[in-house]
Amino acid sequence: MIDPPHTSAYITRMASHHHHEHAGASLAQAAEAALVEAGEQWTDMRSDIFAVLATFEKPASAYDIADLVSQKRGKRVAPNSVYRILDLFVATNLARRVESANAYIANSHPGCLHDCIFLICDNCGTATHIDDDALTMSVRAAAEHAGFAQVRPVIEVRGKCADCG
Amino acid sequence: MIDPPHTSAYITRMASHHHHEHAGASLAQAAEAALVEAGEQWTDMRSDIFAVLATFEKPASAYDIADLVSQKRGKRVAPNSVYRILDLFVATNLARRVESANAYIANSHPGCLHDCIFLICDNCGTATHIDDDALTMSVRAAAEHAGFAQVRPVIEVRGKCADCG
DNA sequence: TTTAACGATGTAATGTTGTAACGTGCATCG
DNA sequence: CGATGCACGTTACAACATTACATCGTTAAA
Repeated sequence: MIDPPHTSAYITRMASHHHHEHAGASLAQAAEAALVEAGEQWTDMRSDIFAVLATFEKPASAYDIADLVSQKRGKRVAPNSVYRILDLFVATNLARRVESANAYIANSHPGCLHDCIFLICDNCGTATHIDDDALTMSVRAAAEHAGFAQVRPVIEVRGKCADCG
Repeated sequence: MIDPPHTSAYITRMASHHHHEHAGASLAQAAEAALVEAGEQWTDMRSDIFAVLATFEKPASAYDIADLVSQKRGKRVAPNSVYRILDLFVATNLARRVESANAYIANSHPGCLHDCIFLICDNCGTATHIDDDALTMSVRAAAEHAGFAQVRPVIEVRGKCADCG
C-alpha cells in the first residue's frame, strides 16, 4: 500500500520526478489525494490537523498542534490523538518529523517520495528544506555499506539562517 | 564498533584521516586531557559520568546515566546535574548527542574534531558511527550555500543493523 | 584574615514530549 | 441483527529537559 522508504520502488520513483510545490488549499488537496492513494481515510480530524500543521512556518510540536486544533474545534483534542495522526502522516509522507526539534513539518509536495535535508535556524527556529539526491543517496549507500538495511536517513543541519546572520 | 568495511573505495575515502581509537582507561585519559585542554576541570563527578557513559554500547539517556552514577556513588545524582555535564561534554567534543534517540554517546576519539555519521539500529538500539568527511563536508557546503552559518550537521541513519537483519 | 567572587554541584519544582491501555461511536457487511 | 474494523476519546503515566535558587569549596583581593 505505502511504499516503505527503504524499497527500491521508493528509490526509483524518487530519482525521476520533478516536483510541484503546493501551498494553501492546493496543498491540502494534494495531501488528501496522497492519503487516499495510500488507502487511508481523509477525515475531518485529519484534515484539521493537516491544515493547522501547514500554517506553521516553523516545525510544530504535537502539543502546538493540539492547542490550535482544540481552539479551532472548540473542544479539547488530546496530544495523543494528534500523535496518532502525525505518525500516519509521516508514514504516508504527508509530513516529516524534525528529529533535532522534536517537531513536525508539512511536506510541501506530498506524493513525491524523497529524503530531505532540513536546515533549522537555532535563532528563529524556521526550517527550510533542500533536496540533494546525490547527497542523500550517498548517505544511504554508506549506511548500507555498513550492513544496515531498511535505512531511513535523518539529515538535518542546525545553524544560523541568512536572515539571522 | 562493528567490523570496519573493507572495499577499496571506502579505504580510499577514509585514507586522509587516521584516528587513534581509545577504549577503557585510555579513553578516560584522552577525555581528561581534552577537557583540560579546553580549560575545564576534570572533577570526580565529570569523571564518573564519563566513565558510565563510556560503558554503554547504546546511546544512553541522561536518566540512564543518572541512575548508574547514583548507584556507583551510593547517593542520588539528579538528572539535572547529568545534563549540565553532558552539555559540557558535547560542547567540548567528549560526547555526542544522538538527536533521533534523545541520548548521548561517548566520543571514542576526543580531541579529534569532525562531523560524525551515526547509524542507529531500530531493533537493538546500538549505534555505530562512521566517518566520511567527503559526505559531511558536502552537507556543510549545501547548508552554507543556502545561507546558513555556524553550521552543525546532524547526520544519522535509522535502520536495521547487520546483526538484526 | 576576612570577605568577595566564582565555579561546580545539590535540591526542588516544573515544563515538555511521548506512550499505553482501554472505552466509545459509527460504518460496513454477512 | 450481530460481528468486525477503524477512528477517535479519555485517562494515566513515562521519559526527557529546564529553571531557579541554595550550598560548598577554592581562589584572589582588601
